[in-house]
Amino acid sequence: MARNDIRYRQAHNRLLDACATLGPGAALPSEQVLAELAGVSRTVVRRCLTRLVDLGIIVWQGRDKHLMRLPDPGDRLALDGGDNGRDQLEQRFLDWVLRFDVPADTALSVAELSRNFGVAQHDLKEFLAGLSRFGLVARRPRGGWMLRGFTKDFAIELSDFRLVLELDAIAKLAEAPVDHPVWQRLSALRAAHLALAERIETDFHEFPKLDEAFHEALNSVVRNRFVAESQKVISLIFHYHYMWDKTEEKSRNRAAIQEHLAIIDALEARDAGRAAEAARRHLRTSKSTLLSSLRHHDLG
Amino acid sequence: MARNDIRYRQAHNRLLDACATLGPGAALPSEQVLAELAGVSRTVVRRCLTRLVDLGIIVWQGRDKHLMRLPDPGDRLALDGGDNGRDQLEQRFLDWVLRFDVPADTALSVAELSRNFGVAQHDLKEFLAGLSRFGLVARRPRGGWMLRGFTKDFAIELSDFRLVLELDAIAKLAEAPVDHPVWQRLSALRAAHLALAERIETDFHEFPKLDEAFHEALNSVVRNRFVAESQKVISLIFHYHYMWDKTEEKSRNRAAIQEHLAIIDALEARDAGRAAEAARRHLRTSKSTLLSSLRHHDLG
DNA sequence: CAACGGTTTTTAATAATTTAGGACAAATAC
DNA sequence: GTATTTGTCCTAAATTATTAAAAACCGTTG
Repeated sequence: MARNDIRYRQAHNRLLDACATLGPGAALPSEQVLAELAGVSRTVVRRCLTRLVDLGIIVWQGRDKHLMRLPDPGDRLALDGGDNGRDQLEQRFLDWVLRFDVPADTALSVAELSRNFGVAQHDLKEFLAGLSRFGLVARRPRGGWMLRGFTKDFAIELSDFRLVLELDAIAKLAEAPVDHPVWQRLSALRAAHLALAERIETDFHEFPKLDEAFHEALNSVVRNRFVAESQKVISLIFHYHYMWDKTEEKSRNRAAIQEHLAIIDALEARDAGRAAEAARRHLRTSKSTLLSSLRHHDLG
Repeated sequence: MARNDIRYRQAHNRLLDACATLGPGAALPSEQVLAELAGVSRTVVRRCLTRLVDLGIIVWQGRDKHLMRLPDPGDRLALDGGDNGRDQLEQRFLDWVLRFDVPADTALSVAELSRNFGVAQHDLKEFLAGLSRFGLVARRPRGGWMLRGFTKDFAIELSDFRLVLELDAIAKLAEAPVDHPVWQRLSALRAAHLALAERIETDFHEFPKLDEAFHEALNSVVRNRFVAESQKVISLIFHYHYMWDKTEEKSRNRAAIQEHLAIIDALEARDAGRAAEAARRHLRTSKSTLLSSLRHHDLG
């Protein structure tokens, strides 16, 4: 009934490894050194040392501690499956929302979600609080959470928002100095687009990755934490939609490649107006694709 | 050691009031009716009824419950100070960050903050998680939180972000139909600006409110949850800075009024290019004011 | 006297506990 | 017989309690 002791277990095993490298009867370094070695605080080290004494691996008298025997595999503490769920939670949650078609205005049960996702309720709530800034979820008046839902309005507003940010990026890009690394990336992307266009008949499913790289490159010129944070959600959602909407995928991707190339052409010609127009056209296509995939989903 | 029973206490007192309106010996309505009356669930009503029986106010046998005596003031349950801190927390926290000049990269102690602000640790963490989306705070690698701080970079990026959003709003506004309500608001704002310009010598401190109303009006044409959420932070921070930076306040405000009027003029002339240019100029001023106030603060 | 180890205090993460809300079935009144 | 009411039980969420970890403090020793 408290925070888990994974930290202690890992540190313990790491100390065992350290002991294994020592000769028999050798003295161990100071607690502070051991703490830094294992990347934990002295408190944890002392707990580990206590156990090492119990196991008879070392003797520990004041600041004198030396090895009695070499550790064997049975001394290790089991540490069950790593967690690091915090980072993946966002992906998995959005995956759930977008893939399983959770209807709008669904009440979310923290308890149930935390069971399904295998994360602590606590972490989940923090995550939901973060998402609420984007209006995907909201607090219910009397406690609990509610999915505002991935609705048509949401998609429209997201697309519009994307348009605003990306047009700005394009405008900034057109004025970027010639030695800016983005130009190299763009020319590499042009080659990749042309290459994919050649073998589009068979490899059209490779496009989403290219699309993401392309838009990421465009936005790389804008160094802004607010924009970056927004782009994270935008790309996540558009990316997921690419993954399901398989209708006319090949022809859509073929067209998108041409639209991308038009943008690159205009940018490399430093023609800001033409680039903006090309981007506008591309994002319009993208928006209508997103919306139609949504409609599709509603009917199914 | 559980969720607080304010809900129960309030319901209890409300039921007492309901009893007071009944004649002696009268029968009480069903649990469900009482529940709706008090705005709580039946579970709470039953708990209240149990207490009413203990107090000897009613007898309760199956579905037959009637009044024994009228309640007196001593029967009421005390309910100490309302909470509703969740809404005010944001304001108070930002106030603390911006006013007391907390340096960047300060470790935030959830325990300490929750004591100072008088909210549960839990609520505070949720709040911090929400803020982390804006990059004002961040999680530390090994648990805990850290204030990324209101730094120069933050101010610059915030201003740039604002510029992007607001230029978009202006562009949309210039194309809004003549019967859009924003035009009425703008003409009212023009009058208010002119009026304030007349008496700027004495009433210059009235400007911040006008400024907020002006920018709010501009952005009202953009119906977009992402933009709206972003604007919330933007206006909050700019608003706070207006409140402290008193250097040359009068002349700054006088100039700002003229800049606002230039924007309104251009918009009413439907000259999108001129409006954008005027807005750009105004936001540039605004940005440098924010930055200089920050520098000022650093030195003080 | 500087580094080290013992002890205490503080903090963050988690489990446990309690209240609230709701579902379902049995019971009662009309 | 039917519709409403109540008894019972279960789930979920909010909050406290508890524990692990980290850090601070202080005496001690080489």
